[in-house]
Amino acid sequence: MSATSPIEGERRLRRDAARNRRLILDAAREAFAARGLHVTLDEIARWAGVGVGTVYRRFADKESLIDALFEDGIGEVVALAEDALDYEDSWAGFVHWFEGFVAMQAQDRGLKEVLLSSRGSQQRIAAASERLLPLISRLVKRAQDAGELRADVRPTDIPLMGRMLAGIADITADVSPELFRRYVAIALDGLRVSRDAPSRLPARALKLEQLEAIRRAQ
Amino acid sequence: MSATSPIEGERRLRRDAARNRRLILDAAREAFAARGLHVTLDEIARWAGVGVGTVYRRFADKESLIDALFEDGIGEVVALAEDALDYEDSWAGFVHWFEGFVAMQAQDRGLKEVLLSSRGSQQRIAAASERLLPLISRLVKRAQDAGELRADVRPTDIPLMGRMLAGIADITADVSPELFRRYVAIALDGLRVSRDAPSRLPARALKLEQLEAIRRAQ
DNA sequence: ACTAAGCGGAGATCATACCTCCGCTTATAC
DNA sequence: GTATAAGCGGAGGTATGATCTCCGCTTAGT
Repeated sequence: MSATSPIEGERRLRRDAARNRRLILDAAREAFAARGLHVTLDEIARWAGVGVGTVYRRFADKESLIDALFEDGIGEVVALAEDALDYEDSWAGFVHWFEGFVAMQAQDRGLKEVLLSSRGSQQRIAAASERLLPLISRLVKRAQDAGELRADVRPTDIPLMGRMLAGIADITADVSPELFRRYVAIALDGLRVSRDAPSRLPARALKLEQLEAIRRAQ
Repeated sequence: MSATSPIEGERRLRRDAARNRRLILDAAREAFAARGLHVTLDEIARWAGVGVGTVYRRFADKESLIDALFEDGIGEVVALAEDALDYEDSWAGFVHWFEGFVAMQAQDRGLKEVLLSSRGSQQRIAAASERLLPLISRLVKRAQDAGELRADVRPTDIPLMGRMLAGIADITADVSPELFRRYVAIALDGLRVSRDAPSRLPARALKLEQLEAIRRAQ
C-alpha cells in the first residue's frame, strides 16, 4: 500500500515516529470508516494514543491524511469494475459490480464521502472518476445488449443510484447494517427488462420500533 | 392555516407587527424549502426585510418557527395517504401516494428534514408519524392482497425507500429538479410482483458534465 | 400628542474546528 | 556514555459561524 511504505527520497523516520505514523493511519481509517470524514484530527490523535501535534508533524493537514488513506480505496472500486467486465454473463457482471460498489460505501463512510464530494486532493479522485465512468458505460452497454438491463437507463444513472443506496445504508447502519441490501435488490429488480417474479429479498425488514429508533437517532 | 391565524387569547398584534410576522413566515417557508433547516434566522430576517430582533420577538427561537411552519406540511402527507386509500385500483393508490410522498420532500428540503429528523417539537411530528404508519400499512396490504405489490416488502421498508429517493432528489435538485422521478419509477418497477416490460422513465438522464457538476457542487 | 409596542442590527456569547508552539523526552550515531 | 537532532504532548491561538440579547430610536393607535 502506498500509504504505508516510506516514500523514496524521504529521510527515514525514527522508529517511534514510524510506529506512531502507523497508529495514526490505522486510527484514521477506522474513525473515518465508522463515522465519516467529519471526525476531527484531535479525536483521531486520541484514538491513536498520540498528541495532535504528532499528527500534524506527519501530515501537513487533514486533507493530506485523507489523501494518504483513500488513494487505495478508490482504486478498489475501479478494480472491481474491471473484474466485473470479465464475467461471461453480462447481467451477473453488472450486479456483481453494483452490489460491491454500494457495499464498499456502506462499510466505509469516509470512502463514500470521498467518492462523491470534492474533498481530498481533487486531482486523484477526479482522475479515478475518469477511469471509472467508461468502465461503467461498458458494463451498462454489455448488459443492455444482452437484453437484461432495461434499455432506457443511461450510464450516468448508475453512480447516482449507487449513491442513493449508499445514502440509505448510512442512515440505517447503526440499527441494521445489512438492511440496505433489500433496497439494492429491489433496485436491481427495477433495472431488469422483465422478470416473472421478484428476486428474494436479503436481510430482515425493520420492526416498527427500529424505524422509530432511526428517526430519534438522526 | 394554524400558522397564520392569531392564536386565541393572545393580545392582538399592531398592524406593522402582524405584517412582519407574515413576511417572516413566508421568507422562512421559502428559505427552508429551498435550502433546508440549516439556514440561519439572520438570513431569514434579511430575506424577509426585517431585523433579526424582530424575528426573535415573534418566535422564541428557531425551533418555534420551524414548528409553526411544518405543522401543516406533515398533515398534508397524512392527507395524501388517506386520499390514496380511496382509489379503486390499489396499486394505483399506492403509486399515487408514494410518488406524492417523495415529490413533496423533493420540493421542500425543510419538510424532508423535519419528517425524519428529531427537529421541531418532537411531539407533533411523532404524533403525525403515528397516524401515518398505519395508513402506509393499509396501502401496502391492499396492494399486496391484489397481487400487485411484491409480498416480501414490509410497511417499514416504504418510508425508508421514500427517504432514500428524497435523498437523491436533494443532491440532484440544482442540476435537474425532475431527475429523481427516474429513480422513483425504477424503484416502483422493482416493487411490482411481475411485469413484462419496464415502465417508461420520466425526465432525461444526466449528461456526463452534469454528473461532474454535482460532484463539484457537493 | 402621548405612550406602549415594535423595530433594527451591532455585538455578546457559545460552540467547534483546525492548526501552532514550545518546553520536555528519547532514539540514534559516534 | 553522551550529544543532539528528531520527536513528543497537548494547552491554547485563531478563525468561523450560529444563536440570541440589548437598547436607543421609530411608529401605530388611541
